[in-house]
Parts: sequence; C-alpha cells; structure tokens
Amino acid sequence: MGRVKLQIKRIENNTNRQVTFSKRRNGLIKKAYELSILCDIDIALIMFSPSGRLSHFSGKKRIEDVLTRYINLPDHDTGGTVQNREMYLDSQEGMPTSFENEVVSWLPENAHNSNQIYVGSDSLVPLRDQSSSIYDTLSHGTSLTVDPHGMGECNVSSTSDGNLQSWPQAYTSSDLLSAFMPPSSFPLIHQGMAGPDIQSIMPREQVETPPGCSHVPSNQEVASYESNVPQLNMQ
Amino acid sequence: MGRVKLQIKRIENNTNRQVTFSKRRNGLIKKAYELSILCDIDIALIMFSPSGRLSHFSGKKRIEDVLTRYINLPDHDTGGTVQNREMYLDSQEGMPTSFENEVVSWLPENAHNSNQIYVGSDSLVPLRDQSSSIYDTLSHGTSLTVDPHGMGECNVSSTSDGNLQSWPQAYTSSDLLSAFMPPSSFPLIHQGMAGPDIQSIMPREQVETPPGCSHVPSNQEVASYESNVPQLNMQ
DNA sequence: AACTATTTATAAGA
DNA sequence: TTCTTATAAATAGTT
Repeated sequence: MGRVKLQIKRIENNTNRQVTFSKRRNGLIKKAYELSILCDIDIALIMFSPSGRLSHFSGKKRIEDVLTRYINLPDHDTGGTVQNREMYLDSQEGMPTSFENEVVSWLPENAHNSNQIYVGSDSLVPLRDQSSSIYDTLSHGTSLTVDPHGMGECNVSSTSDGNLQSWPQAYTSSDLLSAFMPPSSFPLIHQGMAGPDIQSIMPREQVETPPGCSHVPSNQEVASYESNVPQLNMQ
Repeated sequence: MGRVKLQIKRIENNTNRQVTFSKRRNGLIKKAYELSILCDIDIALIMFSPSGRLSHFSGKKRIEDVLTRYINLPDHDTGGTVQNREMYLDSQEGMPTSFENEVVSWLPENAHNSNQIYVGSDSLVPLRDQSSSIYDTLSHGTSLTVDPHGMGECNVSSTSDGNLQSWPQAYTSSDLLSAFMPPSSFPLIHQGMAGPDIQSIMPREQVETPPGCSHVPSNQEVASYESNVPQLNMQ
C-alpha cells in the first residue's frame, strides 16, 4: 500500500523504521478497533516500538481483562520452550494443524504466532474474566475513557513514541502481578513513561474533546509527540 | 475497503459478523506480522472470536514473552477501575494525554484502549522479559514454529473458528499462571479447543509445509475449518 | 506533518 | 463456505 510494494523485512534505517512503525501502529490499532466493534469481541494488542515504548489497545474491556481472559483459558499446554514449540503439534494427534494448505501468501519470512482456541461461548472463562475487577487498577501509560456515542466506553491513550520524553508518571505492574501471585512476590521495576500518541483512535467527533471522555487533560499541546495518524477520514 | 463504506458498528447478523471476523482477523494478524518484521518489534495480539474462540499472534517472541515484558513494565499505575481510568490522566499533570487534537477520525463510536509507555530501550525490562524461559512452556491452542527464510522462527497456529469442533487437546494455563504465582494457586479450567485457521499467516513458500516448521501435522484435510484468508497475494 | 500514487484490505456478490 | 471483483483504506516515498 504505497508508492512501491514494500518487502516485508526489517527496515534497517532507524528513522524510517520508526516512521513506519508509527504509521502502521496507528493503522493496526484502528483495525483492531474496528474489528472489536464490528464483531463485538474482546481484543488486546500490545506492542513495543523500536525505541522500546509500549503501545497497547483493547476494545470495550481493558487490556488487563482481556489478558486475564486469555490467561484463564481452559486450554494451555505445558510444552517446552519456543524453540521446541513445534513439538506441541506432534503430541496432538488429530488436531487440525494443517494451516499450510490454506495459507495466505503473506508472512514472507519471519516469526509468527497465531492461535485460536475454542473457549466455548463466554461463560467458559470462570476466573477473573472480562468484567474482572482484579485488574481494574492496572493501566500502562496514559489512558482515557470516552463514550463517543454512548455505545460503550472508549479508552484511548498513548504515549509519545517518536520523541522520547520521559514523563513524571510511574506506575507499577503490581496490580496485575498481584492477580497472579501473592502481592510483592516479584520485584517490580519502575520506570518513567512517555506521552500520548494515538489520539487518532478516537471518533472524529471526539477528536478535540471526546464527549463521553471527560478526563482529557488539556495539555494537548504536548500532543505533538506522536499524532501519527494523519487525519484519517473514517466512517 | 469493500464495495461499500462499512459503518463501524456491531454487525448484528451472526453469520456476517463471524465472516467479517474471520476476514478481518486474518488481515489484522497479517498487519501485526508485517509490523513486527518491518520494525523488528515485539508484539502480541489476542482476540476472541464472536463464538468465543481465541486467536492470538506474536512475532519472533512467543506471546507469553511479550505479555511478560508488558507485565514487567516499569510503569504501571495502580489506579482504579476502567470506568475511573480517566482519573489517571488527571493525576498526571504534564502528561501528554492530548490525543484529541490529532485524532484520526476513525474509531467512530466505541471503546478503545491504546497505550504507549516508554520502556527505555530494551534493557529496561529486567524480569522475565523477552527471552524469558519462564513462560516458554505456555501456549494456547495449536502452534507451529517455522523459519521460512532462516531469519527467525515463525510461529503459526490457529484453531477452527467458523465450525466449532472440539479437539482432543487440553492445555492448561498453569504454566503462565505459575510464572506469576505459586503453582496451582488458581483453579484452572480446562476445555477442548478447536482446529487451525490462520494458516494463511505463513509465507507463501511455507504454505504447504513450512520449511523451518517440521512438526506440522499432515492432517491438513481438517484444515477446511477456517481458511479465511482467500489467498492473499503477499510480498 | 501533509500529500498522492499504489498497493492492500475487503464488503458484496457469485 | 471459497473465490472474484469493485471499492474503500492503508501507506511508501515525497514534499
């Protein structure tokens, strides 16, 4: 999608890699958003920019809730390491692992993990699933909840990715971790975080000041950090 | 992207919703794959189909590793619930939370969670980060590791989503959970899983039998489960 | 940050 | 469901 057909391989130029990341990250988040709405599903997207910044997205449910649902899935294998993952298939006779024949030709030359597990309907995840409150307090970076059209809450947040600027924020993953183990069982590393970015993720109407999102800091001037999405004209 | 401009709102027709999910899920995974390669980043994508099946993707690193990196991030707030998430922003003066002004007009009317946190470079995540071995044994559903062009390992796996068929597999999330807490601390629910799907996620060359992926079950006949990706002509 | 030429992703339809 | 086709979108290279 561009002037030329880009080969899917690591972009060596640091600047270009970062620029491409910014563009595609926004596109990916948009796609994730649309999918979550169109199909009314739970989705969680986590990615670390080339500079190490975290970007994540989730639909109506918070990412922690989706991860919880994922973690609490009934089917998890206790295989070996990544390098030995293939063995899982071997040990699973009768399992339709034949993706090969259908293949899409994309995914030229790299690692790819894709999985799908039937979790039944929605009641199959008993433990701290979707509406779990265990992780309600965990959030990475900035975030804001908006309810554009009253459909549901819209959480948009992002941190600067292009210009690395540290922010006075310092959250801890203790909340999330505590959900999986006794509090303070693991040492937590704290680090400063960056600013917002994917504002573009909001409905056009919400652009300036999301209706349903009241707590939008007015320090938007700082927004110059990474408004990658160049005015996408959506729906 | 289609004959008509689709409004981003829940598709009420169950069949259409499932079909759209299948198509867009593949597209989203492809995009995630490309981003992971082009920008050489860690990425994790988790989604539950309308029928409740899990689909997930991650690049070179296993999804568990990415989640671990995410969980071990230095910046996590210990705020309140999702509904109160906005307060985080308020309590974070000087933080560039101004996504509003840049906004992309997409994300018409729904929930959206996007975040980015500066994690420094790559060494900022001390605990079981990327190459962690703690979660090496955890995997949802089927998965296969392929190394198309020797660049890196490619993990492709998916389960049926369109036709719900239970598979004799039954993994447990004990591995992942054990990483966060003492083993067996949480009750685990086990459930049968489905078949493959996103085979399309493999490099064209890998379509039939991924070179680097040796353990690909030959019961590909079953593959008819969900080859959604209609022969994408990729890179 | 914006602007186009192209490449992609897909909504419908077959 | 699987493939095809007309269009809407995404985005690489520029400016």
